Amino acid sequence: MSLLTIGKLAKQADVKTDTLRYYEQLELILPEQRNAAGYRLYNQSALKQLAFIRRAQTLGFTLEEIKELLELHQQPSAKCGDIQQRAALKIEKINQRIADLAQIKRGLEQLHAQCHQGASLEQCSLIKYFYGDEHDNKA
Amino acid sequence: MSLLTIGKLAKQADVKTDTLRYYEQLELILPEQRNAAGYRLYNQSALKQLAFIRRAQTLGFTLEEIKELLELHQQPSAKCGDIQQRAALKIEKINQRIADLAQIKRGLEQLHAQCHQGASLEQCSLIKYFYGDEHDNKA
DNA sequence: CTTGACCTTGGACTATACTCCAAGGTTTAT
DNA sequence: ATAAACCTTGGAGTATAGTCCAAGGTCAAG
Repeated sequence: MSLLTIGKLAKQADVKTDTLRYYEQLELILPEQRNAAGYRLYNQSALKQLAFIRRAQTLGFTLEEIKELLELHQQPSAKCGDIQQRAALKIEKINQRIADLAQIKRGLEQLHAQCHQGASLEQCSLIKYFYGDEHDNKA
Repeated sequence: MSLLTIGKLAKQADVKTDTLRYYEQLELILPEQRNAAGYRLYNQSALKQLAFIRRAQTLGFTLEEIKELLELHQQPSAKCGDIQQRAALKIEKINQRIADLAQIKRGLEQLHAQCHQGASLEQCSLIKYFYGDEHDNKA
């Protein structure tokens, strides 16, 4: 089974070696082993974890939160209840994020549609989104 | 029409005055005017903008991106085409974010459900999500 | 067996987004 | 009119997430 040195992993995952060492500091991704000289040796799964990290980051998860997500499946199965609870919490958070995104998206879509129709910016739904219901008062 | 000093706006919006001065540096939220002594005076809409900023931040938007979103509706209506285009780009980005979140959510939900059924962690869908299709090889 | 590519650690540096502090001017309430 | 509360600017400090560099050890190819 092929182990990767830090440089090879970095190249394949398109990250800097410094980033991998930084992730090790945070205990996000640990090398499978070290060779006699102290070189880090990673297994293939590190690639998948890095892909996951990148995806989660674009969603606004911090590395600390991502660490928690990764740890969810590294717990001994004895603590399945724990995992369940933490998963439920994360799901709730994600639902909230999705709902918030959907709201902003709706505002943008209405803005887009109204611009298309040549509507004035005063009628813009994004403005309503900012200024709320009491936007009746003409300023 | 009631103008707010920085302290009053900060209190009502539950942010620090320092944060408001920082946002001014970034040209995110500008005070309506200054009084003779140089005190910042904000109008009520600043409150709505701050609420928007907070919401957008929790979704992983940077202040730079939020500035762009805010500027979308501050453009002169002459540039409606621009606004349309930028709105379309933002909508696309948001759709991608939602899709990514939904994927992670599905993984977590399956993990949650399988834990509930007492399934072993090896069968966990989150692990499959990390390790991909070539997880057939028993390690 | 040496040269170049690669690895090590430790520390400094960057950007983003605040947050705090100091020194001093302003406003307001008594 | 004076003290408390508030405002100003500028600069330093914090946390997160890297990124870069220096000094030196290691590996692999010719």
